[in-house]
Amino acid sequence: MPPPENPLTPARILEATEDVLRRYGPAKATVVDVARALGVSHGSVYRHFATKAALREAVTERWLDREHDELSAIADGKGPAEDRLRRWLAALFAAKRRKAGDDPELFATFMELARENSGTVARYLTTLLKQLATIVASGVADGEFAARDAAATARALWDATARFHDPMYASEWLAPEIDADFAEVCELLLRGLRA
Amino acid sequence: MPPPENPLTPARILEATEDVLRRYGPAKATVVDVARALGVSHGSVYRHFATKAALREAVTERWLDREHDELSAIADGKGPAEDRLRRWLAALFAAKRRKAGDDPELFATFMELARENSGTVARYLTTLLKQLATIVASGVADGEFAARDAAATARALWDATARFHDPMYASEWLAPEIDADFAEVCELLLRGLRA
DNA sequence: TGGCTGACAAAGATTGAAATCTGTCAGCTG
DNA sequence: CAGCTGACAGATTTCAATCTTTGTCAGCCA
Repeated sequence: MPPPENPLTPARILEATEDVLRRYGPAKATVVDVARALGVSHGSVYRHFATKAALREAVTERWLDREHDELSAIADGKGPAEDRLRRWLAALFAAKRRKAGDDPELFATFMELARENSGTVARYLTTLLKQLATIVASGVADGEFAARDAAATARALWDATARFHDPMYASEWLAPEIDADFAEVCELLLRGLRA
Repeated sequence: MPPPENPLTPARILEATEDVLRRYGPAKATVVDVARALGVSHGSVYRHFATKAALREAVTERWLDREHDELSAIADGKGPAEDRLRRWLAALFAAKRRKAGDDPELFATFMELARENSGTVARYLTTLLKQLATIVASGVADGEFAARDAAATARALWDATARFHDPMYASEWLAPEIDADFAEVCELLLRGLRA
């Protein structure tokens, strides 16, 4: 028997769960698989996560947290709001597209988890909307943008760019005209935003 | 035997197919059901439609054609382009929402057919984009709008309002804040469009 | 004693044999 | 002879029997 890999922690379980999800996909990954990967019985996994759903939700949360860190740097950065907004939207689109393109199976796995855990996704959405609202508000403060309500405007920007960040549309992100379409939408929105 | 209901025509078959789809849903509706509804053998149906897929595609086309007629009146109407654009987008959203709300099952059936017949849907999309481009172009001609390329701008307007017309989002159309969200996106886009 | 095991019941997924459906066509019928 | 029928082969779907998975818990062991 291999030396017991130290105490069983939630972190180690999450790591193993991600591995198992990568290997088998969301449909075939079982709690027994996770336990086997860790060299313990599946009963032990239930000591740390009450249900399989809770385990998958925790994985989803980790995944989304990693994603939003990339963007907060831009939102909180310096320079003209228009620049930051442009870069933020482009970075969001680029990150999603990269993930969808690099490993489509893993991305499909993630989409499946996201569908299951709409609550967690909603919380993540709130975080991103706050970042957008921060940029808009700073633009308004500088006199660059005209917007009554930064939060409502952030929401409008989010909705209007759905085709370029909603995973539902991932299959369209390979089309050659997608970059032109994205540029056109951005331009229209930024024109609408300027004071 | 009931009197043979006149000659068997494509139109009568389509009518019967819609009935059967309404009754049984897209998963259970069979060619034999359609034939039974018409009082003929299923072989006769194949005399008019080469395959079941072709039959369903013809139904899809009819469905979409009815939908786009409602809108072309607005696009080709008179008055300021901004007004027409606003009304066109609102009418599109209202029509979709009404259909999705009135008979969710029938709407789901339609969505299923639309998924199967992406080619037909793409042709319908082209028609709608042309209507949008017409409005934009007339606005540019009148000096109301500033847009380099009416077709590209039409596409941008379409993409930016996806959340309010893409059936994928139908479940969100019941939320109370959806009208405010729609108004906000419209406003932003129209501001961006004005000369 | 605290953490882990593994047998277990209930829920859910898989499988393959039987039933149904699609698409064809030789021939019937008015 | 034009239009329809119905038997048929192959493809697809259904359904019930079987197997797997989830979640619990009494008891083991370090």
